[in-house]
Amino acid sequence: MKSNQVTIKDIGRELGISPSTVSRALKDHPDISTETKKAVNALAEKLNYQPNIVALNLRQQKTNTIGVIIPEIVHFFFSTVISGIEDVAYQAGYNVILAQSNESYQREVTDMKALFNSRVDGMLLSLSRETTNFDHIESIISKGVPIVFYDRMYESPTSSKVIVDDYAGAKEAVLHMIDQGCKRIGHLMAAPNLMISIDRFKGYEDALLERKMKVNKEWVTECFSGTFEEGKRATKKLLSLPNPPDAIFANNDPMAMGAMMAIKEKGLKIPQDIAIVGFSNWFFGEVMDPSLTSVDQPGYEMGQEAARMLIKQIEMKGKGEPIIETKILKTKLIIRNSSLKKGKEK
Amino acid sequence: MKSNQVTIKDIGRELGISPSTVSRALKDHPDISTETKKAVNALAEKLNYQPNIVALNLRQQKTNTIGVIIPEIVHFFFSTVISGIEDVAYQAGYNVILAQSNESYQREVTDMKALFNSRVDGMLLSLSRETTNFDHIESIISKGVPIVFYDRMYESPTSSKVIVDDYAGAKEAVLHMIDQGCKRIGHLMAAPNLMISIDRFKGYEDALLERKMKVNKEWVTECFSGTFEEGKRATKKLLSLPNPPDAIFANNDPMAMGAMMAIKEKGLKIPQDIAIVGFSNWFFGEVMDPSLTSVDQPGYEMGQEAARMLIKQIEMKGKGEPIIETKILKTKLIIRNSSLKKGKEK
DNA sequence: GTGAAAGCGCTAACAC
DNA sequence: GTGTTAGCGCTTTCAC
Repeated sequence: MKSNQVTIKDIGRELGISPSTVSRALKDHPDISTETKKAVNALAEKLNYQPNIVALNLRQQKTNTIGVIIPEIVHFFFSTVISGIEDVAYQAGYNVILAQSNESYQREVTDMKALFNSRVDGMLLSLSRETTNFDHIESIISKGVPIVFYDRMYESPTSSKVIVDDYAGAKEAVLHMIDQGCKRIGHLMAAPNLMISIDRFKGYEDALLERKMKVNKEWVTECFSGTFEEGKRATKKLLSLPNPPDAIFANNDPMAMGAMMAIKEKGLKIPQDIAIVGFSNWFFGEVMDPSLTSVDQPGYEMGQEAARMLIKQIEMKGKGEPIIETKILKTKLIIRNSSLKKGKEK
Repeated sequence: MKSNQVTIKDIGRELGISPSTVSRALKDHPDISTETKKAVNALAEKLNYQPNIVALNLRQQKTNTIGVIIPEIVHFFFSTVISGIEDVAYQAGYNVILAQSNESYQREVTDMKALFNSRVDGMLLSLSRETTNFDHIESIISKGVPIVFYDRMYESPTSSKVIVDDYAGAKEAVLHMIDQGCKRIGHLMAAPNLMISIDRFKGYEDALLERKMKVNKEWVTECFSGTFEEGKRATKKLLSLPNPPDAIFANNDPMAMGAMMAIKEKGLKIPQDIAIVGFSNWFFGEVMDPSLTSVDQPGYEMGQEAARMLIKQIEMKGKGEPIIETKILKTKLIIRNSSLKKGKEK
């Protein structure tokens, strides 16, 4: 990388002008004569001059780079988020440095420090599952680096956030199930200490109440790990009840999948015998089975929105008070099985 | 970011010593007295000093950053690759700048230029689908930036590459199908101008030949876009033949999915009536249906391997000839349906 | 054992 | 219209 570097100095020397003139010519400064500009641009082109952004960054105290900490790259939802971030960042002329916390608190701390040391202009952060201490975050904020949280946030009054409206999404889904004729709707709940589990459960509950149906505790299972296996096991349990549900609302897609397996193994038909709706993203639903209606999480939009907010904050810096926003994105109910109703009416 | 920056100068001033001494103390230089070191480290700790990597990068003409160009982030295979890259880079102390070409040639060119301008130490590149001209790549290589190709490569004698052994993976899969009793194996081929399609087709063909079966052209369909819909349509066509196949080897997972749908819609059973094996990655197979045996593509390993090779090249730079390697990763046949054989035996 | 000085590549205030 | 100078934060020779 050393050898073949062309710098403005080289251009200046060759043209018998000073580096600053070259610099100005390159950025079309009004002071510079047309001939000089032409000569400089021609030579720059010829030598294939590429500006050294590192030097620029140091000079301007700005890197045009945003750091993204993601709990797990290999996850459909998160990968859509990254994609949204990347697209917005690209358009705005920002680089994206990606760091994967792998759901580890320690790694999150290290990553944030590394990103700060690289002097990113701002960070997008989704907390690792382990994170319960927030000093590292406060520390970064106190250094004046804007942070925008996405999906998994920390209640900081000084940061913007983008989250999904889990409550509304769950409620909409369950209302839909009821309106399609489901009478006994069970719920596969995930870890009850996570906000998202609680919000989704509340949405489920409120949908039932709104339609004057009562919540049957027996039909609500708490699945800590939220995995395929747990969904399957829990569903089997539900199905073996004396008065089993005729529909299941699953907290996430692995569990919805597990439920499907359990149901199929029992020889029951979806959705005629049992309907399933899962909180998910389009991917699983698309792939799994057309019998799965699902609640789509807007990952791509979340990434875009978070990146937009962050860049706005970065570019507002020094120009007035920072704007703290909280954006709650709506989920979208994707109805894939038109026969759900028919199945329920018979 | 300006205001709260603590620099070695600040530490020096406060301690009444020069910046250079601080610098040395911080990196435990043998010349520096123990007391000075102690004082410096204590103050650095207290002020929460974080070295400015940007300055370091400029000074050392090295950024400890690798640039990754990925055709499409929201793609299971590629996201596993990114994850592998990230993990290796992290361990080696490198940052990862991510750029998404979105399968666009123009964007690939722009991205590579931007990465070069950011003075990444090396790049990992998987070509966009559109890319047929390679000048931009040669240009970067000529500037002395090492490039390692992953998955989709350009035949450059000066770059390392990591690819998947599509041929062997396909052959293994089809041999397995034959050995499980399939007699008439069809193939959903993807765009016949892509290397991967051809290699997989060859694997399919050679497996048949090796078992002294003949290749029936009627059973091989060329699906240009390789989508779900195309797989479905092609399978329908195959099934309506007077002598339809009793098994299908699909070039990729969306098509395998499409095939499954078509088969199910016909009221046929998988794998009893028709077996399916798809070239894929574990994800789709895991999610879709336990009846799908699939050829797993080692994306994570590919990412790891590519990052390792690149970092090795970066760190070897100037110390002897660069080592050009080509690594061909084996796929793994994931057999999920033990009843495939039984189904065929009856 | 420590300091002074130079320089990585670039820009911008200040000359003239 | 162009050159000179200083400096972003850091490391590293060369003095002493």
